[in-house]
Amino acid sequence: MDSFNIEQILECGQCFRFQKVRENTYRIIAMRRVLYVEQIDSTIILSPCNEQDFKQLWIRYFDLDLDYNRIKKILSQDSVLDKAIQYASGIRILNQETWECLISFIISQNNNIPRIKQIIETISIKYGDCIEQGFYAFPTVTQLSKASEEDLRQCKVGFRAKYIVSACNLVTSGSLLLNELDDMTTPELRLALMKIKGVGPKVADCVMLFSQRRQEVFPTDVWIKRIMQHFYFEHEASIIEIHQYAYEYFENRAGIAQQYLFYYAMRNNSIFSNKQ
DNA sequence: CCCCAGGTCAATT
DNA sequence: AATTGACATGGG
Repeated sequence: MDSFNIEQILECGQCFRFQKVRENTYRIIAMRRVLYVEQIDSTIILSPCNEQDFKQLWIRYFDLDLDYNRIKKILSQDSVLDKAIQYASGIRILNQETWECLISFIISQNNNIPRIKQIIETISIKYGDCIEQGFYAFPTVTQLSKASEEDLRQCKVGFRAKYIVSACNLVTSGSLLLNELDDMTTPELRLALMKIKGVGPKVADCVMLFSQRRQEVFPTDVWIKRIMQHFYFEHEASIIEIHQYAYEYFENRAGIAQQYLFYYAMRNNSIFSNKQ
């Protein structure tokens, strides 16, 4: 399949519960399943996977009903994106579970990726269901709500413990209805998510892009800031300026552009060594 | 030891 | 409204 590279999809920073188990094969824990994805060139094998799971879970999860070739063609009119897209043409935006995505990106703040992955594993093992020998689903709202702030600190989340408690409280109390998120406009949703303590613009945008199909948002972290400044501004630019630029030039596909740029920036970080 | 890591909060100006 | 330090933890 074109526009599908499992390494790029998983390593472009949108999800955390995956591991390379051998050459050409990744193991993903998602949707309460353990899934192995083997890819050799354009041949992709999902296992274990029956037809029902494929239709009900993985088409949506891997965003298979979206035509990335068309989007890439449009975005490639920008010369920087053209380069980034050629570099990582197999990226797709996953449609992850919102609750897991929310907690994961709360944990991600001021943290590094190996440690984020580690913490999420610990939380899953401690509070989630065992779905297969040695593998655990990410805990449900109810399950995670049983963890106290102190319990969470035991999982090494540090100062983010109170943020996770806040998320649990808002969802449990009904102030944030996860089932009704689909019906909200993007600005409404952003505000609703930011009512959670520890959720600012960046985390909210990640949750919206990676679990709510809001492809118009442009999560702007230090990497994106760096690459945008380097290629489009040549000077210190504020988050606001960067957002305005992205929304103007990448339009309703800004989030997809962000993923190409993020991957490109991470894999070519020497270009951007002049940290601001 | 000091610095930093997918940011955000809260205090201060 | 904009700026600044603190925040847990672990690795370089």
